Amino acid sequence: MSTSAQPQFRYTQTPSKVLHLRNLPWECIEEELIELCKPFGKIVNTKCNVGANRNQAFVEFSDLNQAINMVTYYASSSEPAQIRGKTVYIQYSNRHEIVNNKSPGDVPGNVLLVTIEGVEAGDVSIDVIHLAYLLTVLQVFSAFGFVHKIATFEKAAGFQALIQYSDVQTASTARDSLDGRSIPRYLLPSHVNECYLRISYSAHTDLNIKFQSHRSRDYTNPHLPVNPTAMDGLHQPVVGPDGKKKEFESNVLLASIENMQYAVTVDVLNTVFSAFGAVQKIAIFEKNGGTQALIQYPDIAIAAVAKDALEGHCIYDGGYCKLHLSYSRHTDLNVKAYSDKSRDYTIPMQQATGWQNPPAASAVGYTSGGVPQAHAQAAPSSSWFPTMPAGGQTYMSSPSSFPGQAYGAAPPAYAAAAIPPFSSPNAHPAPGAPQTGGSVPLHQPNGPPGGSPHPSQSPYYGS
DNA sequence: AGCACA
Repeated sequence: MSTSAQPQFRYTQTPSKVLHLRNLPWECIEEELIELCKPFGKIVNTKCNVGANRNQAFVEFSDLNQAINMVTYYASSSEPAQIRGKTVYIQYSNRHEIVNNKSPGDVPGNVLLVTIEGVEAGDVSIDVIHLAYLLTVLQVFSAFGFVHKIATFEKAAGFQALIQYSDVQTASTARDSLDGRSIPRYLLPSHVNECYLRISYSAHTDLNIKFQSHRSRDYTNPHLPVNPTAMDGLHQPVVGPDGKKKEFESNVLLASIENMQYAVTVDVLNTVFSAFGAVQKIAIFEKNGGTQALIQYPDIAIAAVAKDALEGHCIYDGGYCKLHLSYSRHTDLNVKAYSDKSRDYTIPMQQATGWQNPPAASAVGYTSGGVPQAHAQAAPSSSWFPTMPAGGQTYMSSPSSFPGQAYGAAPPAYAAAAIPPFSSPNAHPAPGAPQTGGSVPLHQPNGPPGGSPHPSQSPYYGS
């Protein structure tokens, strides 16, 4: 048989122990393929997420008759083959074995290679703030476990990032959940259109991050020097289009909280401000009869995004706890690691008391405060996975549960998490999913977001 | 909805 002969009509094709399946849901995983096919015989190999839409797959049976059984069964069955409710079309492959089952990018590792399609290298106007947004987008990856390092770069394939986790398990959970999803428009600069995440495994195991910069981060080493040149544009006074110098910028924000009808705790602030990037430290204090807080980020870019996005917004619906933000003159806060008025998240928590600081805190929505929802809202990674435990466990217990549908299962306190998650091209909004729009508080007053520390747990002060 | 990989 010549392999170059490409039969036009597949139904005339000669049987093969390899079957070609199409019209699969893109999320389809190997287990689901096996589930569907194993009643007909022994599966010796599979290849899923094939093709431009990643909706095709190959399954290889141990012998030809098993493949024939499956094809003939579904050819005459009144019940079509289905995965996740989608009818799966089955035919003989024009090859007789699956070769090279795994491409290098499919070999699991602890470092993910993320390509953001639609953000091209030709788009070199990828300026500092743009990159800051993309780093914000990448914060979602911390919802799956502690992200150790991020390096971003531009290649022909587009804007890419390497994201390092401690272990393969965490990385693969993140990959399985986010691969193929699109980044919501409101997270992106207006000139960027559709942006899909393509995620494969990198062969790297440990990234060598030399500086904290607008394009790289080492979260395991908060004291790593900031790249002087890369951050230049951020540290120096910025001249606006009108020629006027902008205000002094800092990685530490000063928040004044107005109309404080509800307690604003460290946890609440962490929940709200973590939507834009890893919060390093928080301190709450009283000044002139009002409550103020200092929130420290690793860099100015994230602080700038958070400041713009949150200024004038209310933590709680109804105009309560309105935030007014400015840059602090501090650059590194000296705070107690754990008190009711302060927190230092750069100190490893797991060594402490079991008190958890899940990156996935909880409901973060936005009070529009009379202003239409800005496009510049950040990625509240937290709110997308309301039921996910911290600590990197696999949360996808059911194959049909993915972030886009998580809202339906969310407890009422989280119902305000109305910021759409990364959307799947195939995902329909969850039934009963709350609608975005209107006034959505940043935080629910009686919600447990962030979880106050368990009373029985002793506070962490370091030692 | 129509054949991968390197």
